[in-house]
Amino acid sequence: VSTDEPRWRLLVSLHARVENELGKALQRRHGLGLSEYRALSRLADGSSVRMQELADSLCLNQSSVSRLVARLDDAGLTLRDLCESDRRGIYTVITDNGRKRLAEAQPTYDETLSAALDKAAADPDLASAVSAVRTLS
Amino acid sequence: VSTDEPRWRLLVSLHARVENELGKALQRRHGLGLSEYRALSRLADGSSVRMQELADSLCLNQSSVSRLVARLDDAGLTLRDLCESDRRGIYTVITDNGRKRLAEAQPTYDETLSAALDKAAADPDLASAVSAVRTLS
DNA sequence: AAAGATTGATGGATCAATCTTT
DNA sequence: AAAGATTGATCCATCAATCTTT
Repeated sequence: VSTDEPRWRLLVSLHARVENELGKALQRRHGLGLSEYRALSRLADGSSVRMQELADSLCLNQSSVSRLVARLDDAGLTLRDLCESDRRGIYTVITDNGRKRLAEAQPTYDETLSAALDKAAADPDLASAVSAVRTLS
Repeated sequence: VSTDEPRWRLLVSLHARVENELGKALQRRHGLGLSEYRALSRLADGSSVRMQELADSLCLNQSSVSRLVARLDDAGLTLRDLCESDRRGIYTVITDNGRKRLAEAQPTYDETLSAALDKAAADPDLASAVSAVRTLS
């Protein structure tokens, strides 16, 4: 029986390299962590988002998101908003400042991503994985 | 200009879900972290491996690998071996015990991986990413 | 009891600084 | 000085436990 292991290994390797570069570029040039950037990005296109929704979007658990949003709140990039209809829930809303930071960081993200994929594509081991990603639906 | 972002997002999501399941299964059933498993796996098929080589294989930095190997050493799964020709270098060698733990964990890894990919393939958003991985070179 | 969220304790990865050998 | 490796401090994610609301 053949396993998925060798192919998965390629993907993990590609993921690590690219995410590493993305994280460093965002941190260095904008003082934003990768999860923070992605949270802002998610918040920017759904009006208001619940903690649990954000967790699903980012593939983090409740606890991680709670702390992530606390960091964003402290930085003034988001606000917590009580949910009237179900007072267990809490909405997180992006602030103007948050949108501004996101807009500043977005070109860095996109350019770093493309450059990192280009670089990976130059590695013979990873070239096929890169083109598989780039031809996704 | 089109960006790689939407496709990369799919891949990140797939990666997070699958790695999560792999990590939990290994931890719960074998008391091994994902990086520990992969380090053993790498060590099992190159006779002896230097710290820096291991770092490259695992996409971790020197510091992380140093601590990772310290954990494996403490658990008796590897040994450190001085490098005669260049005494800056240190070889890590897998022990019999390490091979045994690896052999025990391997079926869990492979089965969990395939099951996680199957599960992801059932999600319409991720189906195409799963088949892209599975048809890699 | 179950769902949504937060908090204390812990694990693992990283950075910056350090040490040894080349 | 540069390369290989280790160590202290810090960051981020997770687990388990807790609190509130349904």
